[in-house]
Amino acid sequence: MNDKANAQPGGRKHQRVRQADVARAAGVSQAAVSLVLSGSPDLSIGASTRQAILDAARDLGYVPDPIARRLATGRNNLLGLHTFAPEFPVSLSNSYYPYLEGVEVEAAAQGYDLLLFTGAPNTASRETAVHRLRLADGCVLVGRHPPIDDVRALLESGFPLVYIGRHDDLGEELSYIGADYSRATAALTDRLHDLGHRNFVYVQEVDTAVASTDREDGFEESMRRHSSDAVGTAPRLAAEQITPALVKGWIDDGCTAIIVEGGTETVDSPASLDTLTHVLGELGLEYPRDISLATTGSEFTQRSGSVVFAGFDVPRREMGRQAVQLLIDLLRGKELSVAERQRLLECAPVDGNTSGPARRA
Amino acid sequence: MNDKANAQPGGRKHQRVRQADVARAAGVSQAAVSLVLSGSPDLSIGASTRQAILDAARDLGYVPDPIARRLATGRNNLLGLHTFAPEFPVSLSNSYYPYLEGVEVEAAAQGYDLLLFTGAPNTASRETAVHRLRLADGCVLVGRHPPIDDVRALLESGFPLVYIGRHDDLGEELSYIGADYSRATAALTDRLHDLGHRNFVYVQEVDTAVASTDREDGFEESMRRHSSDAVGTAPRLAAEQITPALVKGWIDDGCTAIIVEGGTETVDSPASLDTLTHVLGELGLEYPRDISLATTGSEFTQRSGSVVFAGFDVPRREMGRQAVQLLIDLLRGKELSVAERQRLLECAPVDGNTSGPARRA
DNA sequence: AAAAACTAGTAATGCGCATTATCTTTGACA
DNA sequence: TGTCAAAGATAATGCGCATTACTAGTTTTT
Repeated sequence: MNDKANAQPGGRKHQRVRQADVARAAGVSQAAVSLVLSGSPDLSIGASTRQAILDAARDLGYVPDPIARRLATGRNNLLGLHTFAPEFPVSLSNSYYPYLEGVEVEAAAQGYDLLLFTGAPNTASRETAVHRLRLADGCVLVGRHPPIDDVRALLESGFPLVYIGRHDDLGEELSYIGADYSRATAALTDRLHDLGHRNFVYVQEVDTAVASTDREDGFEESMRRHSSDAVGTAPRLAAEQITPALVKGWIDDGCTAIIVEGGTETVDSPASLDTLTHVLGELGLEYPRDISLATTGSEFTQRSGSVVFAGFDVPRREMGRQAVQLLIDLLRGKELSVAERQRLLECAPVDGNTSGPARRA
Repeated sequence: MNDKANAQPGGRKHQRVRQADVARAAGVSQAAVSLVLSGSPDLSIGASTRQAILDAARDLGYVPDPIARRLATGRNNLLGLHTFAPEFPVSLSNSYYPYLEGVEVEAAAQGYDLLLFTGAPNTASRETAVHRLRLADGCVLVGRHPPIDDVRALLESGFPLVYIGRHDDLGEELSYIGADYSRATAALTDRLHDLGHRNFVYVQEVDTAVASTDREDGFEESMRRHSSDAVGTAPRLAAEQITPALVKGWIDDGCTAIIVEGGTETVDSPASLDTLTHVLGELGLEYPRDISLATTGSEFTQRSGSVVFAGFDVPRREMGRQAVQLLIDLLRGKELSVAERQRLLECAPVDGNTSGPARRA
């Protein structure tokens, strides 16, 4: 009864209804069908013919093939989003989430649909995974450690790409929307200096990335400006390395303000900050009374009570939005200067309630 | 200097490198390039030629076009996921999330990549949005209120589709993985009956959907079986309609157990249950002492303390997994009976600590 | 030495659609 | 009555790739 042979990719002959089928049913040419079903409505197809085509299409259950359409036109009004992660960042506590929100909102506002690419760089499909992005007209990328060669290949192939996060390693070709971590961290350090702090410890993630070294640069830069009356160190520490003994040592050495790298893209929970507050508790120290705390980013995990860490706000949503806007500009072939294609957004300072005047030595 | 005219879809002549370009550079035919770059490695292309092609491809920065590939082969190893929602359900509190997890895990395990389709049924792109799913080889759908005509059109066009959630309105053609809400709700009601409850109120969502009426059916069925000694009503109430006066009325009428519809797909927060517990507090009633509470689903919002609502567990992750497995079977043209293509999974009972023996009248 | 069997590669075709150039009618106007 | 233009529709082509059928050269077989 049923010709199951046709269900197979090999054996199928014309499983799905094509424009040609509609054309035959309506007694017209395939071109006419194409014009009526997807061309601008004012084209030269008579009313009766048009109706016949529409009827036939409805009766046969014609559904356009987006692949063929895309191949023919070169566009499909689809924007890609890829994170280079095996699974999609669907958790609220994941710091990617606000980017996604911004991208989603702006894409919708601009009339583009979104394609979220999952797919780990697993051994099997790694090489093809990145090329797959070309299913969309252009793509927004997020991720601390992208496979740079693949990204370069895509870029050189002329595929419109916008990175969320600064990425100068591919030169001026790669467009991005970043956050000015360096400036924000310097400003944060300056504010602590204004509060009287003269001895700092900046705790960094072990995992170095642009977002991480930018922050370090900002800290160092501030330290240099205040080199006449302030000192600071910037150790890279894993959460478990932050022991009471270590912290005690800092304080004994005169440290009055600790800054913790935070809000980094792949760190789901800022464990370092959690550990540090825990250690301070063990040492019987309260902040901001005994010591000032700050973090180079916004917090995602819910804090008990009303603790708001001093630091700055990474405008993630806005970065997502602007990334989409930039991508669309690229898609439309708009001429953009390098400054327009590589932007750093400012991070608003957050005073919080974890830092205060330096304890007198 | 730069030929910017070529950047435009109209003016561009050969922006990106094609197999034909590689072929010319290597002095071979396009077919040879195709065979080497994507054909099985044991095909009849000599080693030197093969190397020349590989070199040329690398030098020119060739990147395969997934669209053309897909058009030619009919497959691209991509599975779609669509929720009919304007934005993607990326929040943990959203009850779609576990489905996504299951789908993601299983797709990865089977070597398929995932394409998450965003795109609201907004007036502009609504009609084309659904067809866009055909970018993938097949698609998993989730959603309480799908645009049934579009889904039918897709289905009739032969596109492999698996719905998460029961959907009999399209007959036997639409495959699905559902949860046996009816049976689970009946069992839950039976358990309460076993505890001595004889007078029930089942609070339902105002928004009717299959997942909702299935639960109601289960409740009614249990009531019918116990019609000799038990009674119950099943009002559909919005959260704000649940007032102290109303609840007081139920209790005065002898109600000892309240079941609240929960875990429905689009309800981000089970507001009805929250409202109800709040109202009970206002009335000075404690559960399970004064009254038993249960819900027809699992909870997502974090509860204060260790309250675990009586009810049952919807195996969402497992549903996601099985949906993917089923979809892949369909893709491969496997012959499946209706029973295999339309499955209801059992929901494990959850005793919780919000229900107990009925208060004596 | 002729036929059979490989080997290495190419030409041709089609996937489903959009688009352009082209052809055929018909109507308007002088 | 003849000419030109507009309207209505079609044939042809290409998007980039995979795939099949086929050609030509080289061994192997008997």
